[in-house]
Amino acid sequence: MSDQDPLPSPKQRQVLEAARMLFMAHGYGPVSMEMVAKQAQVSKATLYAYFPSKDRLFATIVGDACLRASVDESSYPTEIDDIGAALREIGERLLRFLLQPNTMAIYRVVVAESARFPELGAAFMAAGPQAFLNRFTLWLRGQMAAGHLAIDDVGMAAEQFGAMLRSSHFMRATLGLTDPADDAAGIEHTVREAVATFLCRYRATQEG
Amino acid sequence: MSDQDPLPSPKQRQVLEAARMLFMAHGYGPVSMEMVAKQAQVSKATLYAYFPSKDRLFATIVGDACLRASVDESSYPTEIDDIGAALREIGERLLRFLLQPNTMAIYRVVVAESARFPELGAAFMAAGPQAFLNRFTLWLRGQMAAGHLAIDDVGMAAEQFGAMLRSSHFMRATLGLTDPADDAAGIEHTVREAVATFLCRYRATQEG
DNA sequence: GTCTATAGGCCGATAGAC
DNA sequence: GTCTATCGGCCTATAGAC
Repeated sequence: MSDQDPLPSPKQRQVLEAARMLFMAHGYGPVSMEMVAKQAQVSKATLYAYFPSKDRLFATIVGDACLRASVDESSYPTEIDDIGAALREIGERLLRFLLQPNTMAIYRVVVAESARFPELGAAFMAAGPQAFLNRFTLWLRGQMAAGHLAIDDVGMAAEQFGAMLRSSHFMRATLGLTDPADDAAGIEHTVREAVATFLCRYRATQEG
Repeated sequence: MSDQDPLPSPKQRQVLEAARMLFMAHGYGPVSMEMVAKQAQVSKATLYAYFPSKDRLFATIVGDACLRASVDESSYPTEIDDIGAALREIGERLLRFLLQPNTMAIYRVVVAESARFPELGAAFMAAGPQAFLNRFTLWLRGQMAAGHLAIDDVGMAAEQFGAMLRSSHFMRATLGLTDPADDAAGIEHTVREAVATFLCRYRATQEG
């Protein structure tokens, strides 16, 4: 999506930052090159010197945002004596990440423009949901090896856990219906219940 | 969202149909009033005689589409001897409905423009996901009364079932990554596993 | 490299004839 | 009610001065 970045000049970084802010806030259509130039304190001609067209600028910005926003979950709990507590920590961290305004903004823009820019959908999926599923599947395998879990289809189990976490919180946030009452109690309740259902099926019958 | 409809004239119906097709296919920005007029075989002035602005036309079209596309699940299975089979039928019906191009188109448009037209997000949520949850929650209560299920938080159970059904199929379809392999085997597998996990937690310990 | 100025085109909305 | 014709404005993209 992004070419090599050979020391982007200050002006170029201003352009990238301005375009990122505007595209994330308003999407593709409503943002004009004039707005980007003004926000970046650069003339339109300079803007076009860096990026050959609005399409290219948009695809670059959003593609990079997808990569940059990949879930930063490098450290899942490793020393486990309570598998439920570990799952709740992972779940709450993921759900809070998903509901961040930044994440929501990227998702909205990608959904809106994935028809016009088909590569965006794949880039987002690979950097976001798929990256989480891969990492979490690996973690689940570790817990199986440690005797905490017993799963036949690990990929499906990971999907089910992620899905129950999102539940309708993610969709509500996507549609701008962010119920303030959800933020604290609702999220914790959803996570707790998701872990309960997950363990009901996948907890190893004999621990240790 | 829609006012009373006092016998819409043929021209008006042409306009509504043309606008519905175009907005669902391309979203708000890329569709011009000139395109709508041409598609409806009507002049722009006539178009503006029926709808005072592009905003109003769009909100009317999409709001009505949300209402019209509310899940038509009036008849859930009632005579149950296999609760698993009943859940699989409900699940497969819902998931197939969600993945229809029509449903996807509405969802994409609503996500894209819910920032500009805040009422659309609420209308979609009420007519779609919330309507399903309400109906399904009622059905679950019936099955509890019949002794097939034992659920503490019925609303949460309904959410979990719906979420596990969507899993990542819905997001993939939303982003235009409709894997052709999903259509048959993938959907059935997802439904079967969702029901299995759901029943693992919520099946009544003593049937009958 | 960066600017100002503008070409060239499409859009939303309206005025006025019929 | 419906049309044609057009206004005023904003857009992407570029040419040419510095």
